[in-house]
Amino acid sequence: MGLFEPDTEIYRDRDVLREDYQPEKIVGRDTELRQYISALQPVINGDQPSNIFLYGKAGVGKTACTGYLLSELQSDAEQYNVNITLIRTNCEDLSTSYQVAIQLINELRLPSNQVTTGYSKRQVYKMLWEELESVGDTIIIVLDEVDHIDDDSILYQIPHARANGNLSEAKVGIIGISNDFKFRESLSSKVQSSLCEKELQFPAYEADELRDILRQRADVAFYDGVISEAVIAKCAAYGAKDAGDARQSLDLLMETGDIAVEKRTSELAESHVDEARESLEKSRVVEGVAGLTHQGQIVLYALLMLNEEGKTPTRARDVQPRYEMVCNRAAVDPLVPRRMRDHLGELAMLGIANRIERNKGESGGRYYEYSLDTSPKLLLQALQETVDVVGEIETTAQWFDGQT
DNA sequence: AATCCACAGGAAAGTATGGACA
DNA sequence: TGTCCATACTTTCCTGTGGATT
Repeated sequence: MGLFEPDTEIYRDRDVLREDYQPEKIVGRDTELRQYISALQPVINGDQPSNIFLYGKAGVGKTACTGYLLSELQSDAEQYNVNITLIRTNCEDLSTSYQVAIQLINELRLPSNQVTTGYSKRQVYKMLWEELESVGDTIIIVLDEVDHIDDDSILYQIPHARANGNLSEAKVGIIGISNDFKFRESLSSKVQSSLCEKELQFPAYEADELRDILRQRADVAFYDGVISEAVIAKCAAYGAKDAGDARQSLDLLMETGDIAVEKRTSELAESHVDEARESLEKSRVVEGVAGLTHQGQIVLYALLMLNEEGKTPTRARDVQPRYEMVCNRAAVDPLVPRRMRDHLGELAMLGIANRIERNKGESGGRYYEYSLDTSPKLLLQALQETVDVVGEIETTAQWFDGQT
């Protein structure tokens, strides 16, 4: 036998399981689709589009439904001589209106004529209006994960551009998509009323809806007989468990498939699902740790040490000295407690750490207790894989080993 | 009911960094 | 080069909070 041999053929088309795959038919979102269609109705009439705000937890089909309906809309619009331009942007890495505006300009411009930061806000908006005007007609801007934008500015400016005389030809509608319903309340009331003209709420998927979705995709993705109902049910249960999240389920299904390929088996077993779960958990942690700042990693390491010593759950106050000690070893200036707490809070946000509120009233006050929510072994591994702290962590680790 | 603990977390200002432009 | 505009991260200062204690 040679070094190479072809993979066992289990995938007919693996890409069908990917997040960016656009299914031909949307499963389990009938009511939402109906509402969505009526919200988009003005577009086909050639009127000013309504601004639409979609919300619902991650992986409940907001993006998928949007993609599906907009491509339908675009092809239908041609029949009625309505000219539509679609711009889709994910705001995940865009934290300000300024960056969003630049992103939109670049979407409209040729690759040879892109803009970067450095211009004043005013200039950037001016460029944006010019680009939008030159496109003209109906323009629909999809802002996925709008809640990542920290200020209202662009969400106010675009809907009011006509009233403020910045646009005359272009009819612009915004579709905002958010995981976070609280985002809506955080908007100023004038933005709220314009951005949220039409609101659609996407509820979490039920377990049986998830099974239908997985089955639909699996039928295309895998050859017949490769995947059993039990495996589908298990993946669906994983997504349904806490969030009704189809993406989680699909990721798990794909990882399961990959593991089966690796093992050169011809069908997916339930044990593969368990392995896939571990593997996904690991990459979640590794990515989370890699995304931390240097200081965040040091805070995590301090918490990790305390955990190994059996001193967790612990409060920020008690993490501080340990954290300062690690900083000392690493020759890094320690942060002030207020800031250290922010980093602890961030670890909790990422699901790496866990925190519970305590309140002991007059003799103790209100505080959080932190503990690790992830396997320490995995965290240490992830910290060591992260290049920039490896040296420091090593020396501290050696020191730490010597202490116990 | 009033008090008070001890931190949570908001706000503003500061530091370091980097691109555009003249 | 220096100025202007922006961002990420931090420090400083502060008010808010929930429940045990009085």
